[in-house]
Amino acid sequence: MTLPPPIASTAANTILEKLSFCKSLNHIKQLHAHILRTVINHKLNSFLFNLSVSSSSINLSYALNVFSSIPSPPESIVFNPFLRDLSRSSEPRATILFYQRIRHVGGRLDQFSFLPILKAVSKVSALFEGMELHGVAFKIATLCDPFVETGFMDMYASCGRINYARNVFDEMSHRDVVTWNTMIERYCRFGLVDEAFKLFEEMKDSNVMPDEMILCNIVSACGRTGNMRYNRAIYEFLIENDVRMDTHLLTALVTMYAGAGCMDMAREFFRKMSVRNLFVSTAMVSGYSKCGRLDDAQVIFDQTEKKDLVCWTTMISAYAESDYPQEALRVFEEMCCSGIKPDVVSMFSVISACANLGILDKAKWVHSCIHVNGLESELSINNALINMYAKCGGLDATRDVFEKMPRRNVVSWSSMINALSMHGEASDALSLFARMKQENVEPNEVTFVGVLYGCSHSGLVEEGKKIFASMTDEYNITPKLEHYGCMVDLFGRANLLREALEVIESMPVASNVVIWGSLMSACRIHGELELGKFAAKRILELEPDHDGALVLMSNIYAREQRWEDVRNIRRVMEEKNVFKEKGLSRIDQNGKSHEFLIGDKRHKQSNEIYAKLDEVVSKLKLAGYVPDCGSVLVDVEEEEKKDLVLWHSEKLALCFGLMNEEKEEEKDSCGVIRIVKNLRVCEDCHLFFKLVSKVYEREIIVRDRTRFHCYKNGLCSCRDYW
DNA sequence: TTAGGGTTAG
Repeated sequence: MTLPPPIASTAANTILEKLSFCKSLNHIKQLHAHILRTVINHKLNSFLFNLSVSSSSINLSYALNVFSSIPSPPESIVFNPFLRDLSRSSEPRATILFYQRIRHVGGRLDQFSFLPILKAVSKVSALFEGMELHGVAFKIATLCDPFVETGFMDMYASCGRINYARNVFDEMSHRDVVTWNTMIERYCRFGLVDEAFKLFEEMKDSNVMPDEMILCNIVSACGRTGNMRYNRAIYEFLIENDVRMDTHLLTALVTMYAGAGCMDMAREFFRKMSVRNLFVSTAMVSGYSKCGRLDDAQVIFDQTEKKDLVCWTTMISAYAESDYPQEALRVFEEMCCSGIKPDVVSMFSVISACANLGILDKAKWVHSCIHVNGLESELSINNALINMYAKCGGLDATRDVFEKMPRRNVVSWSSMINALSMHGEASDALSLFARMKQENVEPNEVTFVGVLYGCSHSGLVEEGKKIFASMTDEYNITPKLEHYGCMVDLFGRANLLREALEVIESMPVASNVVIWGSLMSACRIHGELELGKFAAKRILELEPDHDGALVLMSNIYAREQRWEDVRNIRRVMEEKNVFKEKGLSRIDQNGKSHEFLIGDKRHKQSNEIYAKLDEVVSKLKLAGYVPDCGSVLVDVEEEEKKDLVLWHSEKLALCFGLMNEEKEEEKDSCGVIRIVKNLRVCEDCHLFFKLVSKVYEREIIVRDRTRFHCYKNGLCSCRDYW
């Protein structure tokens, strides 16, 4: 047999040179074919292997084939760098596959081989493979290497086995600061902060000096506990030991103080940072917004360059949670313009802001963003959409989202039931509740709040009673305060005030101001002066400055025309600096919001609005309208009362909406006038709106503090029961 | 021919 002539080293070098210029897998394959035909050279095969693994067009199966062509048993010197590269790649699983191939061809692992494999196992939480590797490490006696031991600790913790990690830690013969830090950091990540602090103390006792990294973790953990004692203790340690503070440690300190609302301290450390990173700026934005200092948050936010999704989301949710929904949407639009793609978390804040804003057109725009960003199949997003559309008065859109959901959970059903209840569609809510049961979805506490709320807002007393009883009888759910609240509301609204009081007196949980408020409100509607006073007194015992109780007390007296008593209460309110929330109505047209207070003359079209109001009143009077001043709660002349009731904010908003009725392009997409009000609609406005819907043949949807009124052809969806 | 640990929102 004739062997091919050994290749000259110059030829091998030529091929190596060509290999280094390979741009694609095809090039590599062509050279590989050439090598197979002409060259037997270990160095070339290794290089080729390296190239096929690390090239951008990585083809694992090809690389593994090349690997098999390397004379066995391969040395760790050949495969360790590849293990490392694979573990850092976007496909860490490939490391495990490659490791299995090494074992298959009899390759000998050393301590350097274990670290990348462990890193990959950690990344994909492959506990089984990790444990198998532990056995192998044990057999080949690499376990006494502190690096490998730390790798195993990390692996077990990443796979959710913190106790296994602790076992490895306890059995280690030598622990350095990295080992301690790994264990402490993992405890923190598991939320076992007490364990972390205990270990920190043990570490100091065993004379290992903490470094910046470990302190960074400890500071971060202190911040997460929210316990000021820990914050003080760690601060004192840093000062006493004159610890040098690097960027990470300063960031953790700023985060800790910002999280605790100590913005002065946070700002002090923030100022010490010569280079500010995105993390610390985000922490400052978050801290300021938690304290309600949104202007300061916005300043830091504006100063931050190259903001990432987290930073943008922090600013968006800051506004959304502080009840500035328009600002939240503005920042979101800016984010989209800057090319940042929203994720589920950021979209959640935006949806909630839009729900609070209550503008249907904005809701549709937010929904389109969800489509564009491919988030439409996310369960939590769809659940939030149900709530958003419901609060924007888009009941059809709400139904559409619910019916098209690829998957539904109890939250989806509860949200849809609640949406129907909010819109006065109690019978649909009850049908949906029945359908939910047919589809074997177990209702929870929240579901019952929605169903009972529907019953109480539509006067379905008997149904409400049955459903309340079924909570314990059928579903083994113990009613909570909010369920009793619904029952008080159910009886109260239906003028069954004795039954409402009995619910409060017999319930096994302590009542609160909301429950008594519900009874008191019912007493006001039904003119039950004595019981109303009784409820108001209970409220004032629990909360002496409760504005609602003081206002409702004065309302009751006003209804009875006891103006002296009304004045007494008003005096108390003035002394205590308690004010009734002012009625505020908003209407949106062409993307612009127009807000009105009672008797508001600030709008630039104010004259036209009041002229329109006069015209509307004249037309309605022909249809039999007489202003009902029963809701005017001050001692003034009858004529003045008429003005006050006619100048209610929602009437001004309505007239503004009607002024544009001829301008087709300014109408809502369905010709609907939509108004959002912060308080409950009064009796006079309710009648006024019903008549306008008939006389002007317009559909009007009003969102008040608790529900929707859809006025059409002289009727309201609440059937005058609200 | 090689090596283990850190900070941000919800």
